[in-house]
Amino acid sequence: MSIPVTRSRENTRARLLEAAAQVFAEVGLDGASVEAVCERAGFTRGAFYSNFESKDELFLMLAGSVAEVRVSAVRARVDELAADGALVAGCDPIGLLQQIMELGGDDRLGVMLMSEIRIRALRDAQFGEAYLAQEREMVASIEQIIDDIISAGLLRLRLPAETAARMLMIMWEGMTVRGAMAGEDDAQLRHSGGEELGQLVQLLIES
Amino acid sequence: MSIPVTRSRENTRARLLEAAAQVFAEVGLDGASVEAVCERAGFTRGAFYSNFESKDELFLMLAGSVAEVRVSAVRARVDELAADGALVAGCDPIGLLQQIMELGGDDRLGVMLMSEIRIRALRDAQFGEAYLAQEREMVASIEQIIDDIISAGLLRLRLPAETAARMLMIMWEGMTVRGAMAGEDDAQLRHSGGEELGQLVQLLIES
DNA sequence: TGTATCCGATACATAGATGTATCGTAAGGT
DNA sequence: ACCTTACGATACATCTATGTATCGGATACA
Repeated sequence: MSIPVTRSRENTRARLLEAAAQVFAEVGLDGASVEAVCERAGFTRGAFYSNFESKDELFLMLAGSVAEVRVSAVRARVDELAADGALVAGCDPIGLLQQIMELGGDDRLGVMLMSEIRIRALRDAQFGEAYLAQEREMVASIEQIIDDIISAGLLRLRLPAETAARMLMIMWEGMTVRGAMAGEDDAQLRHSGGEELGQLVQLLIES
Repeated sequence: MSIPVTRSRENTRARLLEAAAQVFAEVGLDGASVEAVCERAGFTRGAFYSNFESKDELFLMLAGSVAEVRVSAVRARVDELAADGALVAGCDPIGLLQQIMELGGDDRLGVMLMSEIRIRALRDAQFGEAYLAQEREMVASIEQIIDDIISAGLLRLRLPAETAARMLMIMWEGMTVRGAMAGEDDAQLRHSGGEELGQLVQLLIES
């Protein structure tokens, strides 16, 4: 997050990407001028065009980076929980889920940026394919920990783990977006829809 | 949908609104120039500024109209089903749900327009409040028909009807968006996520 | 310390969008 | 049929964004 101020190419690119994430989240890709992004990063457009071809290229890199971060964060957390011996008898599956979901970059700006990425995926078929691929990876990670829990004999599901994982993803996204709309701050947002998500988990679990 | 070509104020406004719906869906609010909307409608900007204050005003009117249409379509359908005696023993609750959901303007452009409206609701608190209010109305309608089914003694839910209705809305939205991303055409989209939605209904129903 | 190189700032040319002011014309009333 | 009014087209001035070409200065290396 905090980026040094020395003068190196990589550093400049990182600061521009960070600024772009904020500005794109706030006003959208089309609403954001290259100038605005540069100003936020403390540069002029000279720096921008020296590092990126166009606003579109910057956006693609940003989206790729965001996808990578999300996927690997979830995957790391899942691995950690699995190795950590969190899957003991009497463990709290709802709590586990929430721990995983909380990594999704679920602050206000994160939600807005993901929404911007999502709408872009809706307009551009190729980009959409990448978006869906990234989501499949996240679903696979969630599915994996669900399977781990199941094979530990701690509970049974009423649905295939993959279906359950996808439902959880969709529900989680829907709840965070609505939370952000309702003006929840970042702290509230972090547990937004926890209620509903918990109830969904209850439904998924075979009593 | 088909709008006469006579020269009257109301007609002009309607054609501009219709064109705006298409263009906004395709390229987004910020990506759409007033010129592009006018061109699509077969007018010049003169007509536009004679009828609307700004692009923003046009968008607000459009969003309002869309909300109105969606809410009343769902409400009408629910009333119709209730009066129609569809709630008989052995009725198919999943089919009922799908019939209701299919009204949401779930063609490709409809999905994209709603996404545009949604992201706008995310950026503007006041607009977001209106968006959530509209959604609450739709949820209320769905909740009502669920309650009708329940009080007819046809089934029992494992959750409060309101929670169930909200889950269905969110899941339906998520599935149609993903369907549109995956390149499903309008016909496929109409049943998009029907599988998952059906499974969710199964979960909601007390066996 | 001197020098070559890299990187970001500045300046400029161009394109596109906006909003307004004016003009021409079609419709409606008498 | 004439006149008035209303509506949309055209033309124009302005503003903003973009991309490029050039310049200045900091950094790294000898």
